[in-house]
Amino acid sequence: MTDDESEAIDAFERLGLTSYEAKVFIALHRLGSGTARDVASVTDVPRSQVYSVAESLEDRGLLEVQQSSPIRYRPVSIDEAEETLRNRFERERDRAFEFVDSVKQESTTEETQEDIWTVRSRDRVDDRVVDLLSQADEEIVFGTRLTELVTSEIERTLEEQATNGVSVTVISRNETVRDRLGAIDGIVTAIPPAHRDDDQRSGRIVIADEDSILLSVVDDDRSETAIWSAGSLFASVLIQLIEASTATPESETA
Amino acid sequence: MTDDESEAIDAFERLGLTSYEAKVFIALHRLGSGTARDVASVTDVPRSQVYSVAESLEDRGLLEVQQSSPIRYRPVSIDEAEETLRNRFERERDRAFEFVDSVKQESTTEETQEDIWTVRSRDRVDDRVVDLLSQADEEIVFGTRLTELVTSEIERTLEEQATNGVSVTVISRNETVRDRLGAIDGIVTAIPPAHRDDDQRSGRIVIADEDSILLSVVDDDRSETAIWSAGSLFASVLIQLIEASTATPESETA
DNA sequence: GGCGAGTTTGTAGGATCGTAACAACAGAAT
DNA sequence: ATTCTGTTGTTACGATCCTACAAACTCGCC
Repeated sequence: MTDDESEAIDAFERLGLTSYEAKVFIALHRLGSGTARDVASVTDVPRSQVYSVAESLEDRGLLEVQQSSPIRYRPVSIDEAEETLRNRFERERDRAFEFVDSVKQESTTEETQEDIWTVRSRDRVDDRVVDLLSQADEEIVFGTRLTELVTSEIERTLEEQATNGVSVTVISRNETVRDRLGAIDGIVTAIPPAHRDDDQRSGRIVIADEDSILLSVVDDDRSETAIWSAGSLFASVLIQLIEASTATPESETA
Repeated sequence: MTDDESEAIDAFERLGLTSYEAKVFIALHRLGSGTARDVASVTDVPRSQVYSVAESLEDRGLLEVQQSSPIRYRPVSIDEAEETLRNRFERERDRAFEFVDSVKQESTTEETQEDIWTVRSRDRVDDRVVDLLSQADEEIVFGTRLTELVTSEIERTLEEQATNGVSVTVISRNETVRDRLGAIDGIVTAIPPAHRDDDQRSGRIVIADEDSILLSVVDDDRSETAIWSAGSLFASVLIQLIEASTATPESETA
């Protein structure tokens, strides 16, 4: 069995099929159509098992049965199978979230709790960044060394907020980042002061208004972890600390 | 636990979560946020299990962790959770079907085999009906007693084919069906001859050209089962038999 | 020590995997 | 017609894996 095939089988399993079901379904697409014997001969699924597996695939709407002797099986088209699975997914998702929605705490309770949350993985940090940027009313500071951490959705959100009159500052040691975001109307760019500890593992920094912040680090293996806090005193203090340390030497009193 | 909640949990399980994961996720939405103790107190998940379950939910991107003592958990918003699950679903689906597509037999090989296939459940019969109708080049006969078996997609396909110059005849004992489809330009309607055995369990009949046919029956519990055959001699013969028996008495020679 | 938080280990039950035995049947050989 | 042989479809059963569930254990703190 090829690697590709194993991966496909794993994917089917994550979609809710058993490995036998995945194997039989794939085999029938290879064959066009076939009997239990045919299927067993090109897979490691025992022939005696093919019948019941095919039956459950029929229940899922992924294959059709020819009532003859021997019984022949025929997979539905790929398009039809994809649609069947999508319908099933959407039905389950709606059912699940409808209930969650009905019991959910309207907990947007003025995030005044002193909470710092952790987010792992790039995609989720991306989401959280966009979230925080969108919530800003007055001021945004966005910084990163790495071009790949400026997604198009982040760029779009920055542009939108700049248009809405929010003061947007982009700080980066990376010229590409500055050029790309500086080109947007209403965005001011800056270079971080040299005296700052320029840790090679720093990822992004997001400051939204005076009380929301996100900081992320990028690990050796390119994975990203972020901490964030919104509407908290803690965030305010952190922001003041950071802004003080990044202030230009001229404006410092000490 | 309410019935609604059980259903929601089942739905989450079909989406790939374990029941503990579903319960913890729902509980956190009820609470807004909370510690392992909080979660355990409103569910039947043992407190000692909450930690590992929450960890796996974090891996799935469904909640965030506050590193403090005690650890606090916070679910991501419903929208974000839905999107996360959808992305996961689409990724798995694409991965699975990409491979199937690469190995599939281009087996639309002149469907000259003498095959009769079985399809169970209304939705899948709907799909197959549209399939057959779309394949017709010259002639379509579509019949059903039941208005609910004329989906809008079927109606659209009939209209499209009529516009393309395919001869479309709709046969029904039901006036609503005749009126609805007869209103479409190019569609001829007819009433089945009274002498035909009008089985109360008949569902639909589809004839596409001279060699493709689908027949379905509706069971007592409203479930539908169809047999179909495309491009086969068998289908041709069956069609001739049916057309002979439905011919008007005047044209019969016997 | 006493308590709560968090981790780890162990066990029971269920579903899937994989093997095997069996009856029913069809065709070929006798 | 009878026997033999191979195939089909069904059923049963042990092995394996994962989840659900429980309990013991560690650690920090009062």
